[in-house]
Amino acid sequence: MRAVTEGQLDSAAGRRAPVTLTEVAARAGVSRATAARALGGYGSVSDAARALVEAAATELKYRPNGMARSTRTGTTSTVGVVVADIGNAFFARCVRGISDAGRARGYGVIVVNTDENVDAERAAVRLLVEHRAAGMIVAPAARTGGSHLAEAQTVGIPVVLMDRRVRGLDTDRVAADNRGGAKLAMEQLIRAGHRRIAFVSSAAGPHGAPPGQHPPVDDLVTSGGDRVQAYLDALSEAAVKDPGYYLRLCPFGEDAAYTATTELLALPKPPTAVFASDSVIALGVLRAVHDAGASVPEDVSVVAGDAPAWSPVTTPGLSSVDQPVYDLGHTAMNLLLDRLNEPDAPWRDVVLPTTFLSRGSIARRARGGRRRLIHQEPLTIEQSG
Amino acid sequence: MRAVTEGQLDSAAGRRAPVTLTEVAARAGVSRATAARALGGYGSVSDAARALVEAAATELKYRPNGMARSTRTGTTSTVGVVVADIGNAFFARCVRGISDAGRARGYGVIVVNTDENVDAERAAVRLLVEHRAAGMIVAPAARTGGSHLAEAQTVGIPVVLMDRRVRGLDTDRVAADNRGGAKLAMEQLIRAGHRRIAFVSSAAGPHGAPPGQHPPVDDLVTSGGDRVQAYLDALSEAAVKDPGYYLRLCPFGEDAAYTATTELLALPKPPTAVFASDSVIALGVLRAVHDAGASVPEDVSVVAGDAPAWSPVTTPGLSSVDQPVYDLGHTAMNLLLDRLNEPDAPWRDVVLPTTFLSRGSIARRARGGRRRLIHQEPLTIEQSG
DNA sequence: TTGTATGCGTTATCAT
DNA sequence: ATGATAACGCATACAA
Repeated sequence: MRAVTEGQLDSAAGRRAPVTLTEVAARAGVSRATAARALGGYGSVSDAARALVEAAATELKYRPNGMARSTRTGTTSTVGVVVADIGNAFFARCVRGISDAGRARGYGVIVVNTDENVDAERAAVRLLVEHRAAGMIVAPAARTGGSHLAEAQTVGIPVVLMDRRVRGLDTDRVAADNRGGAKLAMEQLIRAGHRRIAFVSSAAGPHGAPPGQHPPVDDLVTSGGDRVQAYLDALSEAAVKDPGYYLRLCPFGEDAAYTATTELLALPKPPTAVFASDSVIALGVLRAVHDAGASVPEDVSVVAGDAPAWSPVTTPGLSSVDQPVYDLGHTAMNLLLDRLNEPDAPWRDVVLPTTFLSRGSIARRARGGRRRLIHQEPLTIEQSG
Repeated sequence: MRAVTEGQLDSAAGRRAPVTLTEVAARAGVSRATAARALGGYGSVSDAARALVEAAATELKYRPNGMARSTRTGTTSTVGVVVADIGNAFFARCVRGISDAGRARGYGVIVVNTDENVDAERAAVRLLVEHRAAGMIVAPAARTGGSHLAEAQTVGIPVVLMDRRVRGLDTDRVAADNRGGAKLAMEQLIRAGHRRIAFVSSAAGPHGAPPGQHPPVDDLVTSGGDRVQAYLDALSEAAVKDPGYYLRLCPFGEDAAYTATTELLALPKPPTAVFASDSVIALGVLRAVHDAGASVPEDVSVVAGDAPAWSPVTTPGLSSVDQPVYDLGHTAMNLLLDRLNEPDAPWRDVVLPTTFLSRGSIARRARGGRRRLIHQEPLTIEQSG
């Protein structure tokens, strides 16, 4: 049991095959069964035998083969996480919540990207099924066509939907109150006198939708669709004619949002406010506004449907709907692990409240066309449902 | 082969046990061996038999059991990724690069968080060893004490270090040219007349280091340590006396950076510029500057050692060292997979170039104490070695 | 308490 | 080309 030399770690020792339970048993002079019991902590083992086995195990640096164990038990203690883009701060933070909740209960996380592509999602689910993941948490890429998810469930791998919904699929689910949050944001804008309010979202899939057309809101990825719905409802309620006029559903990514916003600002009657569906969109919107030589909020007010970490450091601060992103993941994992314990419990649909963080990016819009800043105070908070 | 009803997916079908190869063979009326050959694409199988087997497989929705396969083959096609915080945009983007590179070559990714905690890292590595991961990519939490990593290598699981280094450990490695990037940033500041330049970093571990003391730079997590080194070197070269005076090594997280910056600004002779080691730090720095009633860059210039996605939307834009973050992960995965193919190839140490993105957050500092803005132009780029 | 023996689902070898 | 059979490492029912 010599200490590892600090100067040079013992990686020159060469590759040796992993130690197996059989070797440990042999070293300890007991049978495999006894060794297994001693290390697995089940059945009954004499203290003497246990000591021998444990000594042998540590001495040989025994590491149980999780794969072999899983073959035998039929399941693993890893859960799959299927998201559109782990590089996106939103999902990254979700995954952190998932990971933390999982670790606390002894589960690891295997992450798969779909890039908002349903085929990739199918492949991801297949991969996870083949891995015999204990369950999976999915932010589905599409509102429909969830047969692969249903299939996973039928082979005993429970699915929890996160942030989004799939039509006709019975699962546990967790999402933020996107509709309520968007409603709060719209109320702020309308109360501040805005009527020409644009909405930029990438919820429409990689190809976007032609501007000016009423899109099939019900088919949008849920989190985005809910926000769009709240947006349209709010406009209708404010008696705005042609509520879809300033709605832009563009492909995913910051650049598409940039383009859409640039076009919006070039309109004969440009919007006086822009609602960015999420923070990636917001980045594109803000860049576009800036590059168009306009400023926030004097020329155009901006709100975001998700509060990025950087919302305090823009000038002015970005007013946004704050979702409990970490909790989204945390809750998803807990829903999943609960389901593993009680496979037949009724489905649960958890909606986490959102808050509206009012910073400086909304200007009051006077009827006569003059504009005045509101919210000089650093931060106000309102909470949804 | 009925189509799944759109209205209600077939999850009410109940849980059935996963189909095994044996069942497929039986259904096809052949032996397990033949079925295995047909599905596995090896050996020789008659076209007739292959057709039968494939039909049976699709009909029964056969999904090979990856665990069983792994016990047999001794390895998996998943690689472990060990990072401090998957919720951090930097690591999230790394992981995206890793994931993409892996998928292209048929490998999945299992992510484990360490929270910058070495014990958690040890546990993570143990987990991955037990899972018989094909390899692992690690952004180590500490500069020393990498025996667990050496151990993984000796049981045949290659390790690739990403972004950081571990003393005395032979591995493949990839990192950005942090020293070169930091040097560029310092040159900008010094050329602009700054001498009282602070450096805020969380590289010192969870407890931070007392301010004003020369810390053991060599023990810092490498990426941070390299930047500190470049910082100190640049100050010395500019003949600044007591180069460590404005160096702050604080605990991890935005809040600690906020506190450290607040204290710096309250100094009798506050710094005229602050170098934020990474973008989380930068967030804290910018908030602190703002809350102190100061403005960037008139009162204090700010640069960051890593260019966040939001660097264009602060006012002014945040000048920062741009690292090829995605490529860091992409390269790490490719190094790992290459190593799997050629276990005895010489170690590779890849250093990716960094660039300096000069936006508006640096002000020229006249000798007499007057200040003038530079860089009215939107963006200039310089590249490191 | 301990050991023997068998099974998990796959891969792979060996005759046939 | 195919089938019988062993092996992977671990878990466990059953016998001792």
